[in-house]
This record gives sequence, structure tokens and C-alpha cells, in this order.
Amino acid sequence: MRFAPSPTGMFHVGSARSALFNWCLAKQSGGTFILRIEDTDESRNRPEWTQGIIDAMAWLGMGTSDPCFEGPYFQSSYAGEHVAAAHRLLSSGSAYYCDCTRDDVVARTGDGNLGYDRHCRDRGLDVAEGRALRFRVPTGHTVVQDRVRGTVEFDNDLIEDFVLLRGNGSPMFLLANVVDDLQMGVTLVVRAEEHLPNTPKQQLIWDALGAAHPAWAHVPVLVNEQRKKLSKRRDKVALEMYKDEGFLPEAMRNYLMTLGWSPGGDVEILPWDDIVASFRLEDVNHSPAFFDLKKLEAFNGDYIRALGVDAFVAACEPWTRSVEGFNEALFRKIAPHVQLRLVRLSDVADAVDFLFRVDPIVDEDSWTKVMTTDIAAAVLRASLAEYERCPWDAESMKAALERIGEGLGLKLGKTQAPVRVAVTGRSVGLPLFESLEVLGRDESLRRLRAAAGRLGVA
RNA sequence: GCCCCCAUCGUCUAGUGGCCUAGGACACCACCCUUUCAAGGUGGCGGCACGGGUUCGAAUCCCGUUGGGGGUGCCA
Repeated sequence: MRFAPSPTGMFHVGSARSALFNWCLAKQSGGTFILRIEDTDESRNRPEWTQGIIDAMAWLGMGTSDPCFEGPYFQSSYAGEHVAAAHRLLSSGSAYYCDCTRDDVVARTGDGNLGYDRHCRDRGLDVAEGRALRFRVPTGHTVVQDRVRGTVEFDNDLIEDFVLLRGNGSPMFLLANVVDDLQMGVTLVVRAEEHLPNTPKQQLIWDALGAAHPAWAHVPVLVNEQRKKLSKRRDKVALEMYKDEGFLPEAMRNYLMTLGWSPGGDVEILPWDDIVASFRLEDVNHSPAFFDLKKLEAFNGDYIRALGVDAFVAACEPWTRSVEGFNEALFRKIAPHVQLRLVRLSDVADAVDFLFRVDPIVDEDSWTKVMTTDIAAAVLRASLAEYERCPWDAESMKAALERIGEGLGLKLGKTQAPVRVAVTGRSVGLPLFESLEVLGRDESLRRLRAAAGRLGVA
């Protein structure tokens, strides 16, 4: 098994899914998962992208220290082997040098859509600066046996004599990829469907090299709302971004696996070990899958709720640490209520900051909506009086406010609103009485008085 | 243009000729629960692209049409 991304940007969610598929296969077969960085296009590579890939994979649970993990290897360091293989192809007659430019070809064929016209095929050109080495595609048909798609047949006459070595002598992807897979003993290639058209070409190279090609499996691409392939330019595809927004790696990897594959039956959220055990290439869907953020969020919420309190508090740390006046012990007390309401961990700060700040951030819309009613002043005045002496636990405070509501002919839903805005600054949020309990009597009363003061209540 | 792939609710999918009056999940709507918001519960909306075959019987097999997608680089 191998996963061979090119380090040309942030780690793509589609790549992540391919990696995950490979990983599952390696795990269940006791095989090796090889990470090979395909960095043969020097102009588009950056070392930080490579580290980004490794970090993102580790985040998803594919760590370099895992027994099945091998690498990372860098394709660029095997250029010598690639060139050597190319020369073998040259001497066996499977390749030839060509000095045509793209413009030359188009000028001859008169059609920019057409491929190379095999102009130099039999010119017997020698190696020279600027001359590319092309593969001599044989006549006949190439049959690709694909483990997800079945049998796909290509007419060799329609495959152009593609370039193996550039004019500057550097190897191209098609060749490098094959040579590395051959050398590394790769027996199964699982990659995105966009590589299917490359497969007959690569299979031809394997044949010409006299080696048995690996088994192929092409999984459908991930698409956006317009049903176009997820692209780095248009779409939000960087795994790192999802991490920063508070998606749990467990939720992400579970969700990614369900795109194009299903564990069967009526469940889709299941333990990772079960996923690894039940994944089968033959069950992978043939059609593109839409990357649905809403569904990812649903998965994430589910995983957040399933966390133990300790794990939840720890997972929130990247976002809680920047909350003014944050106190972990206090947060822990309210955490179970927070867990129930979070879709992304990054929302935690807004949910709990009122507990820690000197003064809550007052949402003026909430204030206007709730505090300008007739009842607000009465509720505030009465609750101030009650809360100065009632036992400081959620149940008692609830009972007290219920009594106040009864006196005013209000349901609890109405009565709690002014208290909530006074204490939290907002009209929606965590359960009120539990929040008061955690906040403490002194601070709660102080905020109630401040709100009463703003309303002009004595 | 040419080559290739694909086609079940809006979305992700289950389904491999009779268990299908097509199941689940997300989203959406309603109701219940309720301390706001969630969570949870119950119910609802909604689909086999179309046309031909094959068969006693087709979402499932075959052909065609249409529609989508991918590829078509001295990128990977």
C-alpha cells in the first residue's frame, strides 16, 4: 500500500480520504503503509507543505510511529533510478527522443485538443539538451482491472506517446510513480478516480519494464455543491482549517470514510476499529460524493457529546485558553452542559466566556428585546431579593424564580429571560440556574444589581 | 472535439432478480419534552433520470437516450 501526495498546498480532505482508505487496507491486511512525497515538480513544492501533510495525517491517527507506517520517502531523491529506468526503456526500444515543442505539434495537427502526433517516433534522435524522452505506446488495447470499477479497456491508438523525461532530463510523474512503486514493492494502488486515465499508461510502463503491475483501485472524487471536484482554489479543502475550527479528528475520519463507502446496515457512526475491520474496496461506491459540511457537523456534535468530561475539557483547551479570566475548575463544572450544545469546539469560547470575564459581553439586541418589557424590572427586583438569601443551588434558584413568575402570572420561560440577560449578557445560552450556581452568589448578585441599575430600578 | 467513469430522497447511503408499499443518516417541517438554546423522543416531507428490452418477476441484468463528472501538459 502506498499513499503518494504531492506537496503543492495544504492537505486536501480528498487526499485525506484516500490516505484513510489505504490505511484501513494496510491495517487489516497486515501490510505496510508507505508515505511517499511526490515532489518532482520543483516549482510547486515547499517543505512546509510536506510537514503539513505529516502533521495532518498524524492528527487523523496515521502516525509515523505506527508499526505499519513507512516513510516519508521523497520521490525527488530517486531521480537517479527514474532516469536509469528511462534509459532502459530507451535501449529496449520502448522510448525515443523528441525535439518538438507544444507549438510545433499544434502547428502540425492544427488542433490544440489533439495529443502528440508521434512526429519523432522514428527519427532516431539522440539525447540532447532540450529533447524530451517519450514512451512508444504499442498498438493494441490495454485492459485495466480495477478493484472498485471492474474492467476498463483503453484503445492504445488513443493514448499519446507521453513524456517520460523532460527536456532538462528530469523524470515526469508517470514514470517516477511507476519506478518507485516497483522499487518499493507496492502491490496495491488506491487513489482518486482522476488517475484512472493515467493507469493504462502506467500499466504500459510496467509491462515495458518487464514487471508485474500492482492491483489498481480508483475511488470516486469528492465534489462541492456544484458537483465539481473539490479544488484548492475554489473550496475549503484544507484539513488544517477543519482542525482549527474545532472538528474532532475522530469525527472527521469517520465522516470521510462514509463518503463513497458505508459500513452497511443502519449505522454510520462507529468505532474506528470497526471501520478498519469492515472496510472493503469492493464496497466502495462508483459515483462522486458531495462533501457536506452540515453532515460533518452532525458527526462532530455526536462525537463531542460522546466525550468524557476530562477529554472534553482537554479538547477545548486550544479555544478556552484565550478566554479572559478562564478558570478550568469552573469550566469543568459547567462542561457537561456545554458539551450538549457544541457543534464545533471553537464555539466554546462564546458559550462560556460570561462565566470568566469581569463583566459579560452584553448583546444589545438581547437587551432590547428582553429588558424593555414591563416585567423585566419587576423580575429583577424580585429575584435580587430572593437570591440574596435562597440556598445557592440550581434547584432552589429555579424554585425561587418559579414563585416570582407565579406572582407575576408568568411562565418560567418568560421569567428567566431578564435574569439570563443580566447575568450572561445574552438571551440564549447554557441552562441558567446551573450557570448561576457555578458563577456564585456574589458575582451573580453583582450582575443583577448592575442590570437593575442600568434599568433605573432602585 | 476525443477518451474514460458515473447515475436510488436536496445530500451521504442500504439495496447484488422476489424479503421494496425502496430502509437508515444529515438537512428541512410539525408535535412532545423543556429553563432560553440544544440534546432526546414521535411523526412528516422526499428518491430508483428517461425509453426500450431480458424475465413469471427488475432499483437490481442488457441496449439506447439524457444528464453529470474526470482526463485530455515537457503538472501531479
